[in-house]
Amino acid sequence: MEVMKRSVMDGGGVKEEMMFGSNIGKDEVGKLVKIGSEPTTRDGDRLKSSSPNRKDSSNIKQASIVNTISERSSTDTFVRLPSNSKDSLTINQEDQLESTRAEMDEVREENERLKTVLAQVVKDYQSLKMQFFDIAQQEQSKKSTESASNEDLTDEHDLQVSLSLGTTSTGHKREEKSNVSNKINSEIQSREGLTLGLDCKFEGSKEGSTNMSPENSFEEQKEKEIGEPWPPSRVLKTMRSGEDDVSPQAHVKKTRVSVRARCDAPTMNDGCQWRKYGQKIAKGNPCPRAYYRCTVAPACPVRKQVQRCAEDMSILITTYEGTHNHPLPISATAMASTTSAAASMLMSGSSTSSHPTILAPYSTTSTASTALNFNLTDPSRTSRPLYLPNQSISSNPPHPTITLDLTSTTPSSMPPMSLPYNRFSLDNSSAASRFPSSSFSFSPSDSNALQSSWGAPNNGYLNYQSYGKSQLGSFNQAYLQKPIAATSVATPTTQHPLTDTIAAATKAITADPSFQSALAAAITSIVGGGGGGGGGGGGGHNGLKWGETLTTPSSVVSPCATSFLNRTTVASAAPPLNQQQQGSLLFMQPPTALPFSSKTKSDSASPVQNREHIN
DNA sequence: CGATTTTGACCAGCGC
DNA sequence: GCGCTGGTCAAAATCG
Repeated sequence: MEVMKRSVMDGGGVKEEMMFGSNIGKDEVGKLVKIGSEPTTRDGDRLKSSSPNRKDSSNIKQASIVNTISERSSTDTFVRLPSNSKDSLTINQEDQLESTRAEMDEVREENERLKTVLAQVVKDYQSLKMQFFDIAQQEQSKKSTESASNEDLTDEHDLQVSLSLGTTSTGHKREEKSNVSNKINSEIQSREGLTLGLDCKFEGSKEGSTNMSPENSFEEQKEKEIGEPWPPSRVLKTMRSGEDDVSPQAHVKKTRVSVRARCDAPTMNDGCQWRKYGQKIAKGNPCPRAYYRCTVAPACPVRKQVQRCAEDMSILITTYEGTHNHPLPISATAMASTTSAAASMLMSGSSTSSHPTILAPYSTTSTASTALNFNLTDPSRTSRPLYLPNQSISSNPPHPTITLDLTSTTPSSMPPMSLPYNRFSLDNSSAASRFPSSSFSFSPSDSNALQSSWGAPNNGYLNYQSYGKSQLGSFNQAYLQKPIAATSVATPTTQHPLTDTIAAATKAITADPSFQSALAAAITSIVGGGGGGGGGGGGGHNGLKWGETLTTPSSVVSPCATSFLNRTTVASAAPPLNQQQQGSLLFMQPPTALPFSSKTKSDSASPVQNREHIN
């Protein structure tokens, strides 16, 4: 108050008013100013002391009023009260007091309203949280009862995992498939809809969030926006059809999603049916790159490339491109949804930022957080990339590529069956790249966080979409379908290394029985689909029926493949997988040998006739 | 016979 | 313009 008085004395009111930022109207000021001059200061003092604990805006407002009054009283001299009229002064003071009190009441009421709104928000949040936990608990109990009656099935889960990692035994595959699949299907069908996807938040990208409608997948959206289908060259002319029929002038390439996984199998089985249409030796990688085309539907534009990582040949890099235009089997929705979500994440980010960086916001309510919330943010605020993907594939990529890394950082130090270090990370190593490659890194280091997050249906990072037989019209809706309030508790304001969040999510996945069932179904589909056998390396087919999962011929062993067989053997002898391991093996494929029999221009001098090796 | 893989050839994009 | 590289085609081979 001393300062205020001084400001009145020396005319510093203007400065103080600027500091406080008066927010009262000029009428108000004028009204107050006309009340009195010097007494105003005293009144201001009284006003302030009348509510000493108020630290909200009303205080500031009062201060502003007071200062404004002070300013006016120090500069405006036309208002003079009769110095000898004490009654008049008292009346004026009372008037001023009344008006100020009225204003305070107004502010107080506003404050109360805000408090009420806040309380309602908190209440809603708590309600949603409780609902979430209830659902989670129901699932847990339901699962426990089921598991009690299906211990054999649990054993089979382990067997499946072992099989998927490379054991050659296939004795119970079909049975397992039917058991687990039935179980999963019934469970899935009992739910309204299970989606598998990433709950992505694209900071600064309203498009990304608004375009996530089921009928309008992001990739489809992007495809329309971008204007170029997968086949960039001649196929563009010959294979164009339907949604791919777009203007050729657009040169922006489609998003690619690359999945790195420690996998002994030749390809990751994602539940889809693929047909190999080419193989090439790519520069910088001795292992050939195989090109697959989705054959579930004749005109499906989806392609995938499969290649071993040059640095670590146990890592399989599968790159997906395009959007399925047909229903997918449930077992295929996992990967499809994940890749779609990842692609959408990438594309949304690149649409708003030239070099999007994907961060995992630290959730202050991690136990209640039910999804991974990715944010594409300004790279200037981001930390370093968590992981740089294999440059042989995505260095300065011609396509915007996002990499889902499900491998371990220290494979050599880990047992063959150990939990892969799942990760996403962003590769912005090439600042000049038009389409920065992104990847994410998962780390299972945090064993407690988010354990419940994956427990509830519809809230987990990986949820299975319950596709009715006729509801499978578009798999595109599989992701981001449940951005319910409970999944949005992660606060994007406080950013945190993505590894923490995803690590917690990974833990949560593996700890959740319901997810394990879904996982078992996925693995079962993988294992079961692997029974196709048939078509050898030099041609022929694998004997798959329509809708069955494609597997590569088991009779083909390449030099690359043989290097994995030892690992496979070790893996098969490993103890049953724990939950984490199961969770990490979502995309594994049955143990079929690798068809790395590339015979391209570059290596045609030393062809590898794999069939001859086997036969 | 149909479905699939293999594989050499072809084409387009890109960098120098 | 040329060469390199990635991506695809399509004939041949193969298998159930």
